[in-house]
Amino acid sequence: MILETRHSIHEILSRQPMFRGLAADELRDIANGTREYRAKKNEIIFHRGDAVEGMHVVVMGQVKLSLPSSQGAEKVVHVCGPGNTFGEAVAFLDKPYPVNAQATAESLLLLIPKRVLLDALELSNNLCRKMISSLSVRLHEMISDMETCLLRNSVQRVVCFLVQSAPESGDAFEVSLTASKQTIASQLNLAPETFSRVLGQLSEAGLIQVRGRRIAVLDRQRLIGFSG
Amino acid sequence: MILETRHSIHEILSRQPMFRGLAADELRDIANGTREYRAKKNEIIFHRGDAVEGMHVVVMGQVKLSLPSSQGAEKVVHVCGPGNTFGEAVAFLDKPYPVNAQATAESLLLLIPKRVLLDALELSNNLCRKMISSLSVRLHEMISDMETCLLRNSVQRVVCFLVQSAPESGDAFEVSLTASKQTIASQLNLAPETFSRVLGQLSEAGLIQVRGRRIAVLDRQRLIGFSG
DNA sequence: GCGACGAATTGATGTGGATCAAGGCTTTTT
DNA sequence: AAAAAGCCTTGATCCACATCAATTCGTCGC
Repeated sequence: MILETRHSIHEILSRQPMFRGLAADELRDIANGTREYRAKKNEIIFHRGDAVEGMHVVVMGQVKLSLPSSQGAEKVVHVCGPGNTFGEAVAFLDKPYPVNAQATAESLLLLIPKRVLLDALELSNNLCRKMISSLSVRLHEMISDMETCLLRNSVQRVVCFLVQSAPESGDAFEVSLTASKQTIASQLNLAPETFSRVLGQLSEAGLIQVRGRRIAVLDRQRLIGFSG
Repeated sequence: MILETRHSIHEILSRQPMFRGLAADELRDIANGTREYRAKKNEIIFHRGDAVEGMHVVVMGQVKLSLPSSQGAEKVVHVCGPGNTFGEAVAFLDKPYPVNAQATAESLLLLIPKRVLLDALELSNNLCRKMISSLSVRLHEMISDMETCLLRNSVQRVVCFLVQSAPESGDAFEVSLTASKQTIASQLNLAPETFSRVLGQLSEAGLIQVRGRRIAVLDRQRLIGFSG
């Protein structure tokens, strides 16, 4: 039974971007130390300030990372989907979690304890370079997020979001929102009301069509032009 | 002459946090590939969108990393002092620089080309782990910056900045600003006028004393209390 | 020490987006 | 199917901070 679980963790790990392509023996020690856990929708995984256990991998579901504010509000920093990891950066520092983590859907996750991760990195140069690359991507994303939040107005932020969520590269496309509008608004550092109003305004202008959580972008170029 | 320079580059590198403690032979290849350069005050080192050459190390002086906005304004993302590095994260991705880099003082820098850096990482697990740790620190700093900029008001941001700049851990201390007030204001995402006014307000309340670029914090606890 | 230019301050005014409030719509619960 | 609980939208109001404008201060070259 335990062997079964281990075996399956090994399987799952090997399919995650972070570990794909690693040799079986490199993975073995990690898989042995890894714990699988589940989180129900809205379940809190950890709070800002909690001691760091290790690196978390989202296998299925969705996890929201957010900064709590003094007045009970929160700013969503990142939304992690399948294949994404979180908590790794802070596992390398001797600091507690800087954000809250909460499942926004029924989720399946893996927890690779700090110690196991550090040991694995010491042995595998390959894994180290994957980690460097993953951290670099996150850093780049954060700069991009700062850019969106700090030097654009509300319309530009929403347009930016829509364009970045484009699945295809065509001039017309449809975006299905992967999170609630509140969550997206928070990521864009907008009040939910403002987000709603801006979407209304873009509809009004004939640039998009909102149907629940599906948004049809009719003309990418005109949309971009509208905000500049 | 060339040997002299190489030798000195090796010396300089070995004193940087990023490379301290590496074996001499691990450093040799890096030192051989590294170029030293100087930048005058206000000189632009690279623009957002330029092709990435490699990782830059500030040996002496100061470099400001900023995001340009459409209307010619800019948001300062980070200010690098001696021992800091920049451009490494983006060297691991196939993307151009996401920010502008400009010297804010006469500076001495090192440039480790992408290729040299990648080769060195492949050979040295030690260096890999230093890189991971450095990227993690940056990521953590960015979350902290987002927190400051996005979920605090102007007074809280300035108080936060003063407290974080504390050299000692006492209850009264003096902060010497390491950058112009405009630059600091931009880092805090405030207009220079607002920054000035907030400092005035804190002086008014008897919490700090501003004398040019030296700011005396009289009572850390009361200062923090004032903003909450 | 004088002139000049950029940095910083101070005052007056404007506005983008938050907040408060109320109602409609969806989804889950029973 | 009805009820409950969230989500989302729409409208009215407000305020924190930006912006514009005018001095003043500080520093550097000569």
